[in-house]
Amino acid sequence: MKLPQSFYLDSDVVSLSKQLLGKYLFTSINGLFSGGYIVETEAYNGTIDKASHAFGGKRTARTEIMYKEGGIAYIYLCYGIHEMLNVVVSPEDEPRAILIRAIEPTIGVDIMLGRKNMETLKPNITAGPGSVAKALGIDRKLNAISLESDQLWIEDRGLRYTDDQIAEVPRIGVAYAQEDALLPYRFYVKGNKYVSKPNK
DNA sequence: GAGATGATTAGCT
DNA sequence: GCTAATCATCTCC
Repeated sequence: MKLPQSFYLDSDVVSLSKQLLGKYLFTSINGLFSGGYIVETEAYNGTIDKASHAFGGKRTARTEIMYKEGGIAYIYLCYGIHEMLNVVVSPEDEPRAILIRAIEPTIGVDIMLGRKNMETLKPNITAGPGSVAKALGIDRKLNAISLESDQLWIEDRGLRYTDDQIAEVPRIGVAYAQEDALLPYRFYVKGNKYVSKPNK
């Protein structure tokens, strides 16, 4: 059951970030099928969020993706090394996105191990946005791809978390965003060992 | 066309 | 805890 595009058209990026926890993210790259469910997300709230690439209505060749209609992937290279997977949400011309920071792998674990040159399953295999993208075989060739495509998609398998299972804390790695760095836009499943920073 | 920099991670101390 | 790695993109000249 892939999520319909209508799911992504909501403007409430905070609400959507929480709803994505427990959803299943899959990739099928070069015939290799792998994925798991999402346990950590971060919201990027459009033009008023200093941590967002689209802050102040900035529009460039790269950020153009975020202004599109929700339901596609925004994949971005950071620090020259790490690729990150974002989910574009909101109607067209509202540049909001959700960063997928961590998943719990359920399918194709050995494929992910191979992609990360690891021998045994350790929690850090998909902890952190760079790790998630690498483990799933995601790279910038998939930028702007539909989340209902055959290579990358998100499913609802009925897993739900209640508010008291979800932690809301400040984001990571966005200190340059000044006061907006303190906004509680990071969400994760309490106690899940695949979350990228220690649980509280 | 050149220079600065980041939505991070891994590895060493 | 601290720091190096490493390059696409943005910003100015």
